[in-house]
Amino acid sequence: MARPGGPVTIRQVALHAGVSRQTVSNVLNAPHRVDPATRRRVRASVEALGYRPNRNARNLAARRAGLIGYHVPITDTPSSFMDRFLHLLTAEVEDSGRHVLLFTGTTEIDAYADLVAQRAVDGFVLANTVEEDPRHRWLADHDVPFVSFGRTGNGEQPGPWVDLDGAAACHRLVDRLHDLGRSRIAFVGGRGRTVQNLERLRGWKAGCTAFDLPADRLVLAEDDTVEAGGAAMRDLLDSEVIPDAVIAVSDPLAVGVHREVRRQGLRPGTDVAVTGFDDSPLASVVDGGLTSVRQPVERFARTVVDLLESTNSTTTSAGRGSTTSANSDRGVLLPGGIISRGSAPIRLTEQDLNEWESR
Amino acid sequence: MARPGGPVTIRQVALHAGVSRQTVSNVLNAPHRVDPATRRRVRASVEALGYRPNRNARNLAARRAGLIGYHVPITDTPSSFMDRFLHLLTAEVEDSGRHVLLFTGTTEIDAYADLVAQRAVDGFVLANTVEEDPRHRWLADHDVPFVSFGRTGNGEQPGPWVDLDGAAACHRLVDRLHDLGRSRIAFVGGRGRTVQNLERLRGWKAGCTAFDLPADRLVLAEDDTVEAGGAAMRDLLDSEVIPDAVIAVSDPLAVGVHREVRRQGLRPGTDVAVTGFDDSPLASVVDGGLTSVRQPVERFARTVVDLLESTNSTTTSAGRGSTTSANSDRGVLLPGGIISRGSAPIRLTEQDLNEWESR
DNA sequence: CCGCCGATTTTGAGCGGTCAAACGATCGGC
DNA sequence: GCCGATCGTTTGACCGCTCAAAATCGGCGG
Repeated sequence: MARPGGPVTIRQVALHAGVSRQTVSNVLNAPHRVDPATRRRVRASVEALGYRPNRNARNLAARRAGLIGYHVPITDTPSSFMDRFLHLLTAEVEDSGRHVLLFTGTTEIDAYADLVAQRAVDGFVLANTVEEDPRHRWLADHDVPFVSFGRTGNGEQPGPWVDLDGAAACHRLVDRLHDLGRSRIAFVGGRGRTVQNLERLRGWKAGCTAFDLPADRLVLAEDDTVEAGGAAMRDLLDSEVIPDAVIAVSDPLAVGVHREVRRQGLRPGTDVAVTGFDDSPLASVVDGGLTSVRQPVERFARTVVDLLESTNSTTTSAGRGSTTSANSDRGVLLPGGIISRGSAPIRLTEQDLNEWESR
Repeated sequence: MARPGGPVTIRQVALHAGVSRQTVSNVLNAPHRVDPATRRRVRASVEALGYRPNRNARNLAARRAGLIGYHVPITDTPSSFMDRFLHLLTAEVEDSGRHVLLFTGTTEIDAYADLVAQRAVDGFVLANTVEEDPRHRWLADHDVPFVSFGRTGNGEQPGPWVDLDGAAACHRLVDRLHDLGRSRIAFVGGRGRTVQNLERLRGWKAGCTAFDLPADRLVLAEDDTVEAGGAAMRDLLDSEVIPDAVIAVSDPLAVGVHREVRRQGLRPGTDVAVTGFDDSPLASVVDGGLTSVRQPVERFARTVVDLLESTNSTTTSAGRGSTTSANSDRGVLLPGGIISRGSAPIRLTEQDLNEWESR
């Protein structure tokens, strides 16, 4: 079954079409330089022989890798959200003619250094950013193209990034819950000092302040689990005036809150509204459904790849890497969309919907 | 910051160490051919210059790709289980000196053909196998190394594979539930005719037969969701004698069943035992926890890579591919482990534990 | 002292492409 | 009718490494 004589090379195509190897190469990479008639003839030969250029050879000569590195964390608590992002990223990268290369390694920067030294990748997509993230600086200093999915807390974050506007999302949640007549809106945040956590907290506070609501019902959960959410809710129920709404920064936490609400004989969505984040599979397991903030993941993936493409301005030997190259360190902030379900029967405004649709 | 003069090449190392380029190459790829003293000297130079061989060049010369292809499905219902497998696979592949390359594409075989033609990968890891799966045959016919995670329903499945012994797992569940005194053990299966579904169904039936229990309480769920699980349970509750145990083939289905049990005012784990599969994050959202069959994912990943390594017997131009090459199409069946929680307080036997530990 | 051998090391020839410069037509302009 | 510009195509060199064959070098038996 396998094609006899092994894979077809560019020389065979050249022979078949009666031209030189370089002409074939030109037809593939710079068609405008080739006479239309020859072009057609070569294309026919390519077709007839089923020629596909050898990636390694092409990349070696062109000093590319055709690959984008992505670090997958080996963790006990995988995030379905990040995995979805990876799926979509794979598709987007593929559309740009390259592929995603996966790697692990606990000392992530070493892994980066290694891949770069081996010329194994053209660039990286960074995920799971934390507040003090050394990766961005390192990559920028070494003139390695990259795009960050998520912001760091570093004042001047090097390199382009894409992120959810978590503050705006939380602000809006407060807004809509206020529309429903809720006035004691609590917040269950994450303990980790990630930008994400800080931003969402900020948005909640801002929202409360905007409506003259007290912003004192605040618990930071130990970790991102259903149990921790339950524990957080018990804390909140300890006070004399219990909240009539709870914004949790994740679906697991929200599910925990939800469960605790029921355990106390209260009705979620009626007595206490509960909202989560990410619209994960978990959101459909609670009775009545969980209201959650959905992130525009497809858009994230697309934007990341777009930004990566436009980072190709780095001339190899020219720039001394002194000023971290001039690739205008752009940042893109995208809005989240509220998915309203039983746990918090929010009525979305026209504007909410438009913003989400136009994302 | 970036090393001036670009990346170090093998010639520079050779020069530095006072040997020829080939000697450096040998130190790296066949150390035994090099005099220990020279070896040390070269190694020192490699270290001093921070040399890392260029992957593209190496692969081009050696006719390898250093990459293993893995197809990620773009689906609306991602499986956290498959994603976990991918994470672990990444780590294992990395240990073998290669990397995972991700790709998508709905016409999967075309994608395979393309990657192979471009010499972009050395082989593939197949996942999400279905009953009539054309991929295995195609790859075998084209002498492309691959390992399948999951069996197909094709009588003689080409190529090596790894899979969970789902039949044994279900049989054992029946066994343990019987130990608990359950005698009306229902089965909520999947409608899709995957080997997985068929095997699990078979195991349940066999278990029931072995204990002289009726194997007639059977529902096949529409799809793999919580809702479908609930619907399935309602079906089961329609009969005059309701089941006292339900084995569901997935956690989402089990959660649906669990929820329905409560809605009917019954106590899960007491009135009706409920079990799921995969020990997914969902298993911890139900009150009391969900008893579930955990798959040995790490082991799967390791085995897959091991099998892939041992497929390197294919000589390039020699074999005509006539007899699908002689790589003894091995299959590896691994046992699952029952994780006992509130929804079905199973007591595991010594043997159960041993089997799982030794996995 | 010489030829032969095995262990080491080096050289030559690619792997399959791309880049850059050289080449041969064609062509309008003077 | 000769010349430089233009277009299209070809040639030479090389990307950075590995493979195979050739070259070098002691050491050893005769």
